[in-house]
Amino acid sequence: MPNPTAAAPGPLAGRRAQAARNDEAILEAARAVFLADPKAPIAAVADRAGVGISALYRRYAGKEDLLRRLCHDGLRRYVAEAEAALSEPDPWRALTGFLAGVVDADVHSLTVHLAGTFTPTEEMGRDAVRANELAARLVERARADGRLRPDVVVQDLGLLLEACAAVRVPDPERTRQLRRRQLAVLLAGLSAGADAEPLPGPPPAAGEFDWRWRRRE
Amino acid sequence: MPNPTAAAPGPLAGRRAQAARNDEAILEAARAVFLADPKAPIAAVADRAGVGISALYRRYAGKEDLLRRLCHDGLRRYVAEAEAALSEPDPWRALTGFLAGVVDADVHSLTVHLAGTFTPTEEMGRDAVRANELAARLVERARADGRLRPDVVVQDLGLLLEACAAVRVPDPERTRQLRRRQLAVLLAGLSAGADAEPLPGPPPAAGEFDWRWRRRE
DNA sequence: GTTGTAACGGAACGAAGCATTCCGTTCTGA
DNA sequence: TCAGAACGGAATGCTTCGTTCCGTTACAAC
Repeated sequence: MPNPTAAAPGPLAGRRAQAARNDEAILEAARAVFLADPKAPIAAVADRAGVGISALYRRYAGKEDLLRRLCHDGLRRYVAEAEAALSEPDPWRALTGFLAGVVDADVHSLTVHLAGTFTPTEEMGRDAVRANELAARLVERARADGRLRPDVVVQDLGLLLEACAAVRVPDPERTRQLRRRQLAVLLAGLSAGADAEPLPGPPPAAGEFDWRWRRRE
Repeated sequence: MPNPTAAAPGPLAGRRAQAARNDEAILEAARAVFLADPKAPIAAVADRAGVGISALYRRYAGKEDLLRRLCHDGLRRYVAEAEAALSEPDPWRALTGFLAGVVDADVHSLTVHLAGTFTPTEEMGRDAVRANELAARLVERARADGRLRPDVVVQDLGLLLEACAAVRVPDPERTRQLRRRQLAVLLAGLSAGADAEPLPGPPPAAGEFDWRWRRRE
């Protein structure tokens, strides 16, 4: 069988360079495929990347390994967005900008919806803790500034992101638009207003969403 | 030939009565199981109902038949909630009450998340149209009353319900509470306020969610 | 008591999907 | 020239699941 990419010209031609390019192609394909369907077969990733199955197994020990990598990448992106947001002086803009970034990057699907399909590493645990601390600081600042209603807790961000991630239409760009709309509604609901009645029921607590990370049987 | 109308048996005794009770047990189990996991095996329903597989197949031609029934029941519930809400004089209370009822009954999961797993009947199509008309009237009234921000369209209700359905924790009662909280935030965001900036992007359109009802291959 | 039979439980069957392995091929890089 | 890195994709073996099949139970009519 001819290798369709073998003859690629240019400064990056060569087997090594092609392999390096495949690294990225596979990750990108995996992101797209598993975002669309967390239970997709691994062959779908190979197809989408335009490579064979073995190109995948050369890089990852198995499906679980790939999923773990994707999830960890998403988590790191979350942390990076939070860190970037914390350098914004205006607390409200920091919070909304952070959420918009996370929603646009579809980080939530990448982390939460893939959780439970693999056993997390210790480093992921540490990153998750750090992610939570940063998010808590963003919420804290916005609340102290008086722009966020006082009965909002960090865990509400989880609900909010879940709500945005739930919006999904076939076209990715349109999905992004609709999620922005949803986010705008939610932020309007969370911003402090004179007429605001207190939110009903006990607020979401820290341990209530851990079950996602417990391995699904 | 046995005479089916012969003896009116005791209150709950007899094979017939047991069968009638199983009818309900199976439907209830199916609701619970498929709400938790739309792709659950049919055997899980039988287990949960405490009956054998054949008790299921005696009542439904197959899995698809059962799914269709569940979905249609949910749709009818939606219509019933909307009709009940339309008799409430206050437009805002009508809308919020309607949404609370739909969220509590988890109708959205029952309809949307099961869509595409079966071929719908014509009657379901008619009911869906009617459901939409009723919801549109509820939105219309609330908007005309000035309580709903003017740039909200009927289809936003779909996004809103999706957002609430996305909230899920192991305990059903706690799930209900958290969904109510989410609903409160969203309604606060949708209610007309002086400081409200217009919602971004083109509003959700009528045909944008039809893909759910197209049969998944 | 006898018996026809509706209702049932659950094993058995067969098809489909999927992760992983295996082997032959290609082509780089020294 | 050639060892081997990189690869494509068929083959394999396993699991899951919808559906069917058959033996059993117990009510009801006589």
